[in-house]
Amino acid sequence: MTKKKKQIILLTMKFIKEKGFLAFSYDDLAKELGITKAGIHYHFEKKGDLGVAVCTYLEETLEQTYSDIKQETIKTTDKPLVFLSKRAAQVDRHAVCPISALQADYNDLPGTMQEKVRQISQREVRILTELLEDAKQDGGLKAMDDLEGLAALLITSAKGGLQYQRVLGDAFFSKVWTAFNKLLKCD
Amino acid sequence: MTKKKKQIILLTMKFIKEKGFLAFSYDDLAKELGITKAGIHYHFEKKGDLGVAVCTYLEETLEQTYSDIKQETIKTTDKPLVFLSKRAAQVDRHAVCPISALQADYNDLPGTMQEKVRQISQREVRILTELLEDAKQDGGLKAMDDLEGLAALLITSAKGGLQYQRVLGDAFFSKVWTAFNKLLKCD
DNA sequence: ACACTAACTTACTAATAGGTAAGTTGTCAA
DNA sequence: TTGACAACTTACCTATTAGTAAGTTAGTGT
Repeated sequence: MTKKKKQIILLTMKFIKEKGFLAFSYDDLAKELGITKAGIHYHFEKKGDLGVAVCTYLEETLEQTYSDIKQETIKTTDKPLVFLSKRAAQVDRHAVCPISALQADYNDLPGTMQEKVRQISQREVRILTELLEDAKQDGGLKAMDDLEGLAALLITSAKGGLQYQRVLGDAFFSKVWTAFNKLLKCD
Repeated sequence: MTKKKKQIILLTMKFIKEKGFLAFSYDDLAKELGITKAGIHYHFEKKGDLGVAVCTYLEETLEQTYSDIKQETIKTTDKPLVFLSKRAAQVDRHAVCPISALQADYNDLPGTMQEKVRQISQREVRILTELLEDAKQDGGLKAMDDLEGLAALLITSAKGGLQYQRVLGDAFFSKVWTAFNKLLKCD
């Protein structure tokens, strides 16, 4: 993977978070990188190829965040929320989670990308479920039994919350975050 | 409001839920209605005009659902979830909540639409908060105090859940829904 | 000095987007 | 019968989109 390719992927990530995959263009990339549109096509022949590369990058950062958090020396019961917080921190202001953005465009994505988006979506929920299971085993979450349901609740709310934040401001996401804390500390 | 105008608005709603506001075109509408693109422009000169009309329609259906639920003879403690259920029922399969779709395109929307989307988003949260307050006053939700936070949690999760449903299937949204029920019945 | 290659640029195509101006058609009232 | 208006159609414009083919340039190994 060349430096330029990585640079293009990172910039594409930025555009996906701000505008979505369908709404950004090769020309947007070209202008910001100071090269021509055809120069981008040289690195990623079709837009779908670039999209798949971005998905692969998203997979990698997800697994990276996961292995980081497993090694960290914090209380196991805190890890679920730290995971969500780390993930949310990767989203810039006035943007949304890139996975959410890809889900929004899902119906019009090339098949190869749909497959990847499905995998990542599923994997993220699975990871949070595992962290919740660890937390429970460690003595937390006494009242909770349906940890898959809890993981689904937290993930969907976090993603939805980031989307609302764009419209209603930072204060709104703070409310959601406070609710998360209260929800997980009812032991 | 002519019949044709309403017909266009309803079809636009369908496209927004399936593809988003930016991704559907006047040509899509024209083909489905059996008239030409210019025929749509006759009724809604700019795409933004059509967008505002759709937003107004969304406002009306939201208020309609609200006044319906206030009059219904069901337990006050059940009304928050019935509200969410009624709202979710208005979303077809493999589509998302139209408000979510407009939030996703928010940054590229004309200013007049942004204002409307902000208002509707805020109003929906407010309505759910009121229903939760009524439920608490009626004896439910004993453990809960931050009802604004709870409303934010439920709304964001419902919206996020519908988006995940598109990718991971109906079973996923069911998990979220089950979590809602457990969450509100801890009295 | 020479050939090869990576990383481009220039110049193009076909399709689609939103939007407009001018003309057409059917209906209804005076 | 005639005029007027609503609801269109035809024909166009400009901008933007993804994508391609062919040519250029800078560096690298021999």
